[in-house]
Amino acid sequence: MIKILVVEDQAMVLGALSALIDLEADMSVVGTATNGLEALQRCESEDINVVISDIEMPEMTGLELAQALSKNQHPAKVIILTTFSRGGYVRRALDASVSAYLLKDAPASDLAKCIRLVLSGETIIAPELMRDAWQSGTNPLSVKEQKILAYALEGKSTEEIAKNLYLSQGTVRNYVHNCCQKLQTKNRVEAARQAKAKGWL
Amino acid sequence: MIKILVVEDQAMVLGALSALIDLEADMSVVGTATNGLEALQRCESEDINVVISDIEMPEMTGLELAQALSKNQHPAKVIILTTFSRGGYVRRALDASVSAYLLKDAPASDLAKCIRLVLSGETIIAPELMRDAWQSGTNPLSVKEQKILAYALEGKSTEEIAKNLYLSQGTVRNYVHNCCQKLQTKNRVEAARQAKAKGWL
DNA sequence: AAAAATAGATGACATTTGTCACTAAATTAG
DNA sequence: CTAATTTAGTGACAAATGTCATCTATTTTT
Repeated sequence: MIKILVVEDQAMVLGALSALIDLEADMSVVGTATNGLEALQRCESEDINVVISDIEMPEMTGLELAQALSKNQHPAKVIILTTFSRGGYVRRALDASVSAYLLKDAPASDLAKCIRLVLSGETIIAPELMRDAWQSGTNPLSVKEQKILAYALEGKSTEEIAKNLYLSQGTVRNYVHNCCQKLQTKNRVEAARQAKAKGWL
Repeated sequence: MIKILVVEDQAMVLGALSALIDLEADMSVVGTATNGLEALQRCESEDINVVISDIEMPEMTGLELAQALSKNQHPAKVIILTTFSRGGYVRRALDASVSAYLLKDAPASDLAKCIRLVLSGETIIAPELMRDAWQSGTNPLSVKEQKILAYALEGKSTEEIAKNLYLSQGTVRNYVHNCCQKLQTKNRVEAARQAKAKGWL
């Protein structure tokens, strides 16, 4: 019997996915978690063969969870199941050596198939996602730049960003300018949206 | 047997929800759709007791679907199942006389319960959602203002917005200014985010 | 230790955005 | 048919943002 842990912050979706998996005769959802941290603890205390995890969650993201499991050399296979086909996300997932990256757009029947395939040792990342991950290249933004764009995305002013990061307003504007150059945009909002879309924030 | 139509644009979630519902002995998912338009057609051609629909979908949203069904006096009960607890959404749902507004954060067991309750004639909207819908008040933005903020949300410049809506740049700036006043914000990005968060776009 | 790269700052200037008062035309309501 | 409202525009100025060259420490590399 394949023992599965499902990690997803929306309870309804979590329950529904569990129901879907439990339809398979040889699979059993032996645990659930609503964020990466919870999941990590479950993985320590219980015997898990496959972890199916969303990415964007409170406390700890699915990518951080994958990284942690990889670092601990945990035997469980990790399947990322998410809405987002962001190059940066896929890249980080590959770095954390996940076994599959599956979109919520994919047909429901793919999930069970995917679980069986990863257990047979395969790595499953849709070709178009691979292409995205390749094309998007490595994240060109420094940590500071990422933080600044994250604030910009929320509509914070130069002044507020400067205050939050203990920088002068001039410096913040310089950083924003760098971001715009690197991302080829005309203003901070476009830059922030771009970066978010590529999974760089 | 309760005949159910599930409407949700993410195939995986659609399948999972269907699996969840089919666990109930007296319920059957007799159809699925990935947008409002498809759903509307299914409702015409088939006998449906309950429609469970997401909101944000291509072609036609779940709220537009609910409005259409209400206008046609279709007998099916409509349950909105969504991630978003936006006052504006809840308000529009109530106006379209939906039978329930359920969040994807709610426990999976709530879904079947909810289906049975709406069939017994009850209307189910969580008290905190009601409060939000009340507090947020009616949408203060005119149609033009909504359009302009939608562009602003995407990082479009005054010039681009003006071009798209066949207005002068000055007029666009005046509209943006009005939005900022109505929403009590200091700039367009904040205003756009606010409006989006309240379900006014 | 010298050279190079990095992080932060400054000042100056151009452009964009926000603010406001005031028109003008078109619609709507009384 | 007016009066009031709505919709769009203009001009002028203030404030915020974008652009760029330049400077100073601080690390890092060689």
